[in-house]
Amino acid sequence: MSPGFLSGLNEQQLEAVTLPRQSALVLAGAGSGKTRVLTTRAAWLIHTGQLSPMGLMAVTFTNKAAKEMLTRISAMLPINTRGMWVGTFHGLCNRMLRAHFREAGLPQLFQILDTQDQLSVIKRLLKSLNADEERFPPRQVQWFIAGSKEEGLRAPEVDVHDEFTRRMRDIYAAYDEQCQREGVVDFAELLLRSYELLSRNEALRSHYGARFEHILVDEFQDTNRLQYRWLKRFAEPGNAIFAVGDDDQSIYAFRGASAANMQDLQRDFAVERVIRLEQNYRSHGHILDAANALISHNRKRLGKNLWTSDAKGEPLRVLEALTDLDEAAFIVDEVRALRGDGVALDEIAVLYRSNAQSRVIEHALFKAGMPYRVYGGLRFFERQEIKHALAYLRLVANPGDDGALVRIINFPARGIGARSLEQLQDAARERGTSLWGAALLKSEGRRQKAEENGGDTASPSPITQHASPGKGIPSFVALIERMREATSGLPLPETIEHIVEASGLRAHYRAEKEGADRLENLSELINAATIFIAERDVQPAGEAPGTDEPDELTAFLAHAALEAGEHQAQAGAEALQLMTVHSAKGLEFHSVFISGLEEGLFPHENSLTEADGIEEERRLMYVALTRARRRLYLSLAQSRMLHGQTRYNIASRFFQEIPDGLMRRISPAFHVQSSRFNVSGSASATEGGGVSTLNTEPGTLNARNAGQWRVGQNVVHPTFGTGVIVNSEGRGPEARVQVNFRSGGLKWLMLEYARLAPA
DNA sequence: ATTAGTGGTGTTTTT
DNA sequence: CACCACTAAT
Repeated sequence: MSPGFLSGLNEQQLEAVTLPRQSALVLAGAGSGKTRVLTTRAAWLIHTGQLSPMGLMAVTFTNKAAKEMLTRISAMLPINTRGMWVGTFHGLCNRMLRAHFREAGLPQLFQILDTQDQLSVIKRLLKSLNADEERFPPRQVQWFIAGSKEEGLRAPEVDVHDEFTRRMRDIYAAYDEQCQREGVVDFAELLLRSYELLSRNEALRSHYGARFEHILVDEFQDTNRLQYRWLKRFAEPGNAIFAVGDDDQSIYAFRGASAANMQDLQRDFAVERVIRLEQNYRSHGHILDAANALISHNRKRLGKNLWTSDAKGEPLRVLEALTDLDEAAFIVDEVRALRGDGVALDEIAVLYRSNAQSRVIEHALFKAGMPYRVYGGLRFFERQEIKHALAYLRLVANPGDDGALVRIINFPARGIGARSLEQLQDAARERGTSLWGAALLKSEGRRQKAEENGGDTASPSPITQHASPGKGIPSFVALIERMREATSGLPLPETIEHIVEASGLRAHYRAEKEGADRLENLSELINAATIFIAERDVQPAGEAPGTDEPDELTAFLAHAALEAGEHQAQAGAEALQLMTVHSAKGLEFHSVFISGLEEGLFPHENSLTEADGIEEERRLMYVALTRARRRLYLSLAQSRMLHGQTRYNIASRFFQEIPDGLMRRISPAFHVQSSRFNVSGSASATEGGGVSTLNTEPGTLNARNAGQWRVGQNVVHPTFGTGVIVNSEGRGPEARVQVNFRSGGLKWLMLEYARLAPA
């Protein structure tokens, strides 16, 4: 008797789900039921008694995916998911390091640095090393360190072929020392530390090797080398890795993901069966045809062709707007129409290549009063008021956390400036203590001196005396000590409440003109803590015996660093979904807008100089296309405000890689003329929205525009090829236009002689 | 010691 | 445009 959850699977899916215990690679195209196969596999293994929940590890990349998997497994099986290890690589490594902090050489309460925190640690370090920030840009140092760790390399193992790399390596070494001193751990360190722990400690390795008989990996194409080696540590003979991935959706090469892991897996784990899931259950035919056509332009592929038994559906809708403002207005209009047709708002997504693009769209949505939700961008736990509150918590939990101390020692302002901090840092270095240790000494010295002087408090000016509660390092030390005392034993939400109040953060933001949102976020933080505790109590971690459970506060701080994005304002309400293409991976919607399809933006200009950069951008576009079930919009703007100035872009090359027959050009229902768009030379720019600059539709639409030129227009030159007019000057026979050619760059051309034609 | 103002610079994508 | 680091003025 096969369990009910197997019904409805197709032949390949069923084969994958019911594979005997052996390692396998499943190449799962977009929308081919990948998550279903993964979760059903887990349920099947447990249901048939081949595996106890304790023996299962399932790794994903996003917390969203992990949560989804847990939900779906428990929907299929009435079992307690306690004991299963389901989570992100980072989450699972954190779990392991918490359980074995001593063996890993970490303090019990080690804190996790997010990207921002890491950058400020690096800046602090560079200053103390007297390193020139010009020659060693903090961001580059960060990149170097993260990159090295993701290769599994500690500083001494980094290859040094020149002076610069040698210095970078030394900075890396000093950075690791500093983190160790302060008891903090960055993202890559979680993985590397956990990997080293398993490599060094044979008892632990064999414990986990014996435990995890089945390891399921989602989005395997996104694993980096270190993650792959980490997985290999569990490769006890007889254990099986079940990896699901799609090389066409590999979009994280920039952070070290390596599709070569797919080949290595087959070799290292003696994979006998590579199962392909090629039937797509998500999208209508035209959408799939477009995606297939696009991705076929990539050379480096394992090869696979998605098909569907669904109808062809509608053609893709293409909209070219004059400006980014018009594009946004058009999207709002179209969304309104979709909603009128009964499509729920949260079934519609607007995707863009980079976060900065959301502002214009948000603005238009706000003006239209349409509810929306932005994923990514400034996440809840990355907001400054939240960071400040968390820093107080961190310092209370871990006095050695210099980063936290630096962040809050003078926020809200209590008269401790750069100079005092510098002295503190010198004192700390001299005595080999943390900044907190130095502050403690200093304030005690001060206290003693005050007593010796017979309590002469050097009458401070009456104004400053009542303006702020306390000044200087001693009062800061006293403040933190009071907090530590007052909050010990308190439940987490009350601890946060106390800290927000006692630190003066609340008073500070109440006094600030624009502080209302921040106050609200601080309340939301307390809320988030309440929810976090409640969820944790429902599903405790259930560790192996003899391990320590982290306390509430530490767990919450880890949660804040690892799941920065999960807590958004206005979650839950039906709202239009705004996100980058990257964060859309794994999701699907009834209707999808892909905006900003312009050369330089999507594909991003930076990708052009990277090895295989264009192929990654194309995969990204492939991911974007395959998010849509029924309707797909592709939009672009002829001009766009970027970095404070207007840029004129030509249509993305991806338009040329999708067959014309699949796309239909549409015009906005009404015409928006943005004030920012300045027509030079001619007044004809108001003509319809239909001036073609898309190369997919050869010049026919332009007959009525012949002989008239305007900035932003796409043109063709017999020798220079296609380009866009970016500037003009003079009139009559003198008139010249400046054209930005796709290949060849900027050129001034005399209109009278240049054989320029509209594109 | 702090702040306000200026000028220079950089900017993809994320756990 | 937005963020930073630095300078000049309080």
